[in-house]
Amino acid sequence: MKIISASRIIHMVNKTHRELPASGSIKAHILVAAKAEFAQYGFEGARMQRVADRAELPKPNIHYHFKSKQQLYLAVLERIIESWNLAFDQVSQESDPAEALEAFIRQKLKQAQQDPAASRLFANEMIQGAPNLKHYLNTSMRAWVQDRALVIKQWMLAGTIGDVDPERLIFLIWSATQHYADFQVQALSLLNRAEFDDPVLTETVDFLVTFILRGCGLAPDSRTT
Amino acid sequence: MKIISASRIIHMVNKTHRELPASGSIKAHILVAAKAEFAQYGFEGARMQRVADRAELPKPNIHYHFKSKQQLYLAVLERIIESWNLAFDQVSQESDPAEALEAFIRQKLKQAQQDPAASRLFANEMIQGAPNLKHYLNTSMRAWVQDRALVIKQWMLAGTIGDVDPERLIFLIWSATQHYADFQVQALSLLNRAEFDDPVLTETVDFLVTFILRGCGLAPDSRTT
DNA sequence: GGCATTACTGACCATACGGTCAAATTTTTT
DNA sequence: AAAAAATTTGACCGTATGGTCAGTAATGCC
Repeated sequence: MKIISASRIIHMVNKTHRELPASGSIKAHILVAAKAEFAQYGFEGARMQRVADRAELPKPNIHYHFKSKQQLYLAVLERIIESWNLAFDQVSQESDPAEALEAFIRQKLKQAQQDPAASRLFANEMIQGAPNLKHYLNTSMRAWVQDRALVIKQWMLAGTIGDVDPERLIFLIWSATQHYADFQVQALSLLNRAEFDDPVLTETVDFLVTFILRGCGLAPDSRTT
Repeated sequence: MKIISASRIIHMVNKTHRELPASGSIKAHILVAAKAEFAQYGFEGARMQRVADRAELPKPNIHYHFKSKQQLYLAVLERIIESWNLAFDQVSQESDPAEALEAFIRQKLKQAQQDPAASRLFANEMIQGAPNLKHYLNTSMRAWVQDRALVIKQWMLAGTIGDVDPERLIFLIWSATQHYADFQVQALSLLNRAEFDDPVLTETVDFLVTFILRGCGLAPDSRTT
């Protein structure tokens, strides 16, 4: 009697016990593993073998689904950009500045908490000089920023917000929120906290919303709710 | 007739033409090259050969001065921490909050402009989970933060500053300033600027000082100079 | 000068790396 | 049920990597 493909059965059991609902989502499963690896080590520091280990798959399996390390990296990057683009697109000059800014801060912090790897991978790409995102920076992202900046300018003209450089305000919100993903060890250590859980999230949202609204000349007390 | 050590002579000429004032500073020269390499690629992504190329030295020469990649990395890291510790240590509760905060912001931004590699290397270390700085975070850095936080709390009690979480205020200043080093490509691209020169620095200082003082409940108008 | 110490370097080594391939297995199509 | 297509994988390949070493050259000291 021949024992057929024992290792494969083990793999399938493992997969089922982990997170493969359907069968066609192996690519998605690999992308999750790759995101973690690239986020921690950057493109050059990432190892295909470690991606395979994280995904609990043999290495050639990774190469079957993604031709090369570069292509895998690009696929991860694309996925992150795509998911980020889905948010904060509904703000307009009719929106209440305080509400809109608070929503933006809250959403960015939530992203930092729920998917710090995405933020770290993006940070790595920027630190390296954005070799794979230069075009994106100069087109879609620039357009996105200019759109939001325009809304902020209109708020300023309407007097519903104080005088601030709109682009730099956006940078400040990005950096202040993503800090809690990229520098998570540092923040947790210095705050004497064990993990980035909901209490920490709430305190951070409270601080940032209060501080940034004040910075925009919006005293939170004066808000009519 | 034998031509003796031509390559060495060339190297010495190169070195002289570059930046080796005395002779004993070769280690410092290597550390500069290593800082740039580690900052861009992180520890795992960095290549000893590229460090050698940046320093314009043969690879074994690097290994002569630094036993291993790890030791070279630690030397670079130590140097950065040391240089950062020299600054912003003179603030006390008697200091004027607005002046002290402005000085801190200005100094951090200047660092980001003059030595972005240091900031990026530190960012890489944090993103990886601070494998070589955990102890530092939990001792010196924590003490440093708590000292500054105490001063800020005393300002709050004295009523010379509004209500803010001191630790998170420090994080915000760190992130907002280091953003211009770590995400330099992004910031320059979205601001439509070619380089992080003095005009950009000035505008950034102006924005951040105004915004953060306002966030602390200090309207810059009300300052008596 | 002569000698010891320090500094340098071309050639080399074991291993790890990204990537390939043929064979085996599973899934889909007819 | 058979053929075809897609998926999986152990074994392997050429190259790049961190690191070594023996030998050479420069420097310091008497």
